[in-house]
This record gives sequence, structure tokens and C-alpha cells, in this order.
Amino acid sequence: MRTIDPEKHRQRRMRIVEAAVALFAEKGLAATSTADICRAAGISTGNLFHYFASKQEVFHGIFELDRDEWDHHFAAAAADPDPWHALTVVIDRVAADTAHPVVAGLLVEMVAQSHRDPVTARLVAEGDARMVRGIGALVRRMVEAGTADPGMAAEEAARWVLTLVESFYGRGYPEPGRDRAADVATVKLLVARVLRYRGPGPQEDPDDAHT
Amino acid sequence: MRTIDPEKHRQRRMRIVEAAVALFAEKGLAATSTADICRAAGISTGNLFHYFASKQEVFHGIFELDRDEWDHHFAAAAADPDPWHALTVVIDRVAADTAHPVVAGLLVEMVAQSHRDPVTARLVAEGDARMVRGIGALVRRMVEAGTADPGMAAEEAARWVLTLVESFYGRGYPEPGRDRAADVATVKLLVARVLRYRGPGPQEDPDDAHT
DNA sequence: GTCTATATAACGATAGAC
DNA sequence: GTCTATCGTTATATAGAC
Repeated sequence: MRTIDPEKHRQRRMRIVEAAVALFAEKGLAATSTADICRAAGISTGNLFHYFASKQEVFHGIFELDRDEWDHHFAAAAADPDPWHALTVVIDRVAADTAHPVVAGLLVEMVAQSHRDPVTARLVAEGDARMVRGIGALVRRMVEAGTADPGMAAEEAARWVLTLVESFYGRGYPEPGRDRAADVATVKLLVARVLRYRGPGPQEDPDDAHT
Repeated sequence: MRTIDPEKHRQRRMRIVEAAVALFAEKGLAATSTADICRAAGISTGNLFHYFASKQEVFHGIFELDRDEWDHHFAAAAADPDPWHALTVVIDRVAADTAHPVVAGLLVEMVAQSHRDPVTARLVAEGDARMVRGIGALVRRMVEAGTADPGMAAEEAARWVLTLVESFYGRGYPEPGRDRAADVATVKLLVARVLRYRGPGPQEDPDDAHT
């Protein structure tokens, strides 16, 4: 067999993508040069184009990194007997991921590119659909168990949960007064309110009875 | 007096900024050339630099367009005797603004730039602070009137309201199944839940009593 | 104040040696 | 497969005519 390496080629590609991630996050797609990427990846200037036809293709490769990871997470969530607990684990994970400025910067760049590049738009749409599907399955289980009553379709409710969770992306400016752990707790509280969750678990403040 | 035109100069600047808005929204800051902006503004290639020292400065000029407008809106909101009604007007306004793809594209570009340019970060922070202050004042009035009980400080609650409202920015991909009018209604519903609003007005579904 | 012309540098992508 | 060299283009910003 002469066909040399279907796997090694893929690994080389991913190595370039991983080197590009930090640059795209810091400077954006347009302001990052292919020479920058090659330098960060430890390859020579033009060698990138043996693995990708264009700079955009490198950017699109980023989405593959996310995909397998979240498929795995939602498989674990489906195996969790308590759907509310599984949802809090998902929220914690997004919060932990976006605590890295690189991830936060990359996510806003992805969304910005989604507004102008159809391929990126499709990849973002697929990523969102995966999140909505995964969260929606958890919401459905809560509704069927009678612990939540969002008053709308499960996947519709999941989209609004995702909106609250996306507040972790941040706005790019420092917010010294904010405590991330407190924000995570608040998101869980507000998600419970949005889903009208009333099952077991820390869904509302102890001093809930007001006047 | 020889000093010719403090006002005409300002108008010329704003004309250039307005021409640049659509380009920044469509292609992003880095991918938009100053020659593009000059062509759109109807001036010759280098003439832009008589009004702005750099392309970034043109981008920063965009924020001035927003500022006066929202100061005006929140002054009107403060004069509204019903704070919940005033809040729904604010929500309607953001929804209407972001219905334009240009505005939506521009907002995500602003947030993306905020992650890498300190000046933009400050301008975005000031804009957010203005929104939080305005919405927070309305929340405080509801709390004092006893019609809302968010269980947190008014400006903290306002930040979460803003998070829900920002879902109107969109994600850049078409969502054919979505109805914008329905989304606006849902945001108002969820804002009511987040604030635990129980005053007069359409704050919850008629079929609220579940089982 | 507005124009044309251009300095200087860097870009993405390709070609061909090894 | 990886390298060096480079093509052709385009960028921001400036200089100087009018």
C-alpha cells in the first residue's frame, strides 16, 4: 500500500488549527496573516496551503474541535438520572470554557463571521442546533417528570436557556465588580425561573416567600 | 473671525461615519479599506484623513450615533408613569433596531472589537452602562411600587434583562422557523419571570394556572 | 479643503527546488 | 512533504498640486 497517511494528515491539520485559535481570538480572522499562523504552528510560510486551500478553511476547522466534545457531554447528560442536575453541569461547563479570554474572544469572532460568511453561518447554526437539541432533551425530561413547565416547546425553551448561558461570553471589557461564581449561580436561578422549574434541587432562594 | 466651521466639520465627520457603518457591518473593520469608506462617502481617497487620524477612529465615531438617541429614549421612559410599559417600549425599540441586518452585523462587530481594542471596549462599556442605568431605574420603580421582586439589586437585574434583550442581535444565520413578533412577546414574558413582575400588564400567559 | 499621486509595506497564494 | 523565493495585489497614510 502506498497511500501513506490518512490519519497523520488529519493530525497535522488540527495542529495548525490549534495554533491559529489563539491568533484568531486575539486579532480576528482578517487581521491574522497566514504567515502568523505558520509561525505559531512551527511550519514554513507557504506550507499551510498544503493542508488548507485558504485562510478561511483554517477558521472553519475550529468548529471540529468543539463538535466531538459536546456530543460526548450530552451523551453523559442523557445518562444522568436527574435532568436538572445534568443541565447545571452543562451550565458549569460553558462557564468554565468561557472563563478563558481566548475562548471568549474566539466565540464572538465566530458569531461576527457568521454574519458575513455563509459557511461559518452554517457551522455556527449546526453548533447551536446541537446545544439546543441537547438542552431541549433535558427540558423535555423535566416537563415529562412534572418538575418544569416552561409554557412553550422544549427546544424553544432550550433556546432561551442558551441565551442566558451565552451571557458568559462576556463583552470584552473588564468588569471588576463581577464575581463569576455568583454569575453562574444567578444564571441557574434565572434558568429555573424561565423553565418554571419546581423540582428538587437549588432552584430558588431560601427567602423566596416575599411578604 | 476666521475660524470657519466647528459645526460643518462635525457634520462632515458624521457623514463619513454613516457611510462606513454599512461597510463595517457587512465586512468587518479589518476587511473594510479606507478607500471603500471614501468611495461610499463620496470623497476622494486620502480625504478621510483630514477628519480622522485612522480607520479605527472612524469606527469609534459610530458610538456617538447611538448615545444621544438612547439618552433621549430613557428620558422619555423616566417620564412614563408605568415603568413596566416603559420597559416594554425599550424592548420593542431594541427589537426594531436589530431587525435591520446592518445594525445586527454592526453590533456583533462592536462586541468582537471590544475584545481586542481597549478604546472600543470602553465605548461598549459606556453604552452598556447607559442601558443598565436606564433599565435599572425602571426596575427600581417597579420594586418600590411592589410590582416586581427580582431578589437582587435593580441594576444587577437590569443586566440580566439586557442579556435577554440581546438575543435580538441574532446569530448571523437565517432562522426561517422564527417569528420576530413572537420572540418579542416571549422576551417580555421571560423578562417578567426574571423580575418576578406581578403588576398590571400582560406579564404572563392567561393559562398560567398549570394543573 | 479637496484632489491626485504615491511611498512603503504586507498580504494571500503559488512555483519549483530539494 | 517541506522548504525558499516571489508574483501580483492591495493596504494605510502622506505629500504636494490646485
